[in-house]
Amino acid sequence: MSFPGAAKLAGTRPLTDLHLAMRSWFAETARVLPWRSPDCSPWGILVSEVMLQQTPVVRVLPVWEDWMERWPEPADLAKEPSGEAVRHWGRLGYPRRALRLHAAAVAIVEKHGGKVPGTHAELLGLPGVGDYTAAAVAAFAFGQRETVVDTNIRRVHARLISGLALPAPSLTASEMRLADSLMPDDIELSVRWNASVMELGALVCTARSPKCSDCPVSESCAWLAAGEPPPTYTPKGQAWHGTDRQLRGAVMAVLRVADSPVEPEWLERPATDLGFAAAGAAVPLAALHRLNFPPEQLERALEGLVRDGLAEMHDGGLRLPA
DNA sequence: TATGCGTGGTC
DNA sequence: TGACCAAGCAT
Repeated sequence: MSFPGAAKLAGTRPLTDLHLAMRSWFAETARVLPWRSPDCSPWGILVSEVMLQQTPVVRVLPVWEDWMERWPEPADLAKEPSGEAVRHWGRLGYPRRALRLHAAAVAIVEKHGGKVPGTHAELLGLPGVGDYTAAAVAAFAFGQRETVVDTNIRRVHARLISGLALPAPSLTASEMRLADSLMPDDIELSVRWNASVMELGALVCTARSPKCSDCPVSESCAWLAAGEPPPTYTPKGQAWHGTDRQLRGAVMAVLRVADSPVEPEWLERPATDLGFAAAGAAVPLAALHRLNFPPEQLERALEGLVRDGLAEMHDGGLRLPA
């Protein structure tokens, strides 16, 4: 181990100043979020974790509340057509997550008696649940000692321990070892530690402009000590304009509000008469037309949506899976 | 392992 | 203004 304080973490590993500082900070500063309530079910926590994949808390909150009221148990969602999950996903983005959450609910009913399973391995077997989400649910819903590593934790570790402005482009084995070595041995403290490092990354040690003056552990930050060296690489942004991704998004916006199947013709060009049934989709339809995508790309995008299970053909029109 | 996958806020 | 960014996953 090569980071400051590593020796103190060996052996019986008593709590370090780092742990104590983080614990106080978390107790005073952590946001009150419904999925952090002691009342929140494992299902509620699983739903929150999937919604929070690549989506900010403020946008998740209202949709999560709606889902929990609508589908308080996995079985409630499992009964629905998958398209309903997609519809009520709203504008959270990456709607395939809604599809996978629905599939996870079905799997929970069929293989786990309707209860969210409590081990990392079982969770990992659910659709849409990867290593991070399995660890997060095992820790936060079932109180287990799990090595939780998300983008926030990676960034905090990169700065605090490794002295880097940003973590590597993709998660490395060495980062997992580091995260494991930093976790308190005590189970409950490990859960709290994971939550607090994540929260620090979300509120203080942010990607763009970290609020180091508010940081409870700035005194021991390797990146600050090194004089805030800049990132050693420039992250490549995701293409958007003119991509299938943009087009799929625009089509899904139409399907979410359409109250009957939408003829592909309507998607391609403005119709003189949409008919009463699709009139509710006039606004997103107009937005789609404004993008002016080539017809062949539209066709390809629609195929993709159907292939991915986000849409289906019915009576010559496109709709959410019913 | 690199890539594709939505959306909207921020600077 | 456009590029970056947000509790990743699947292929």
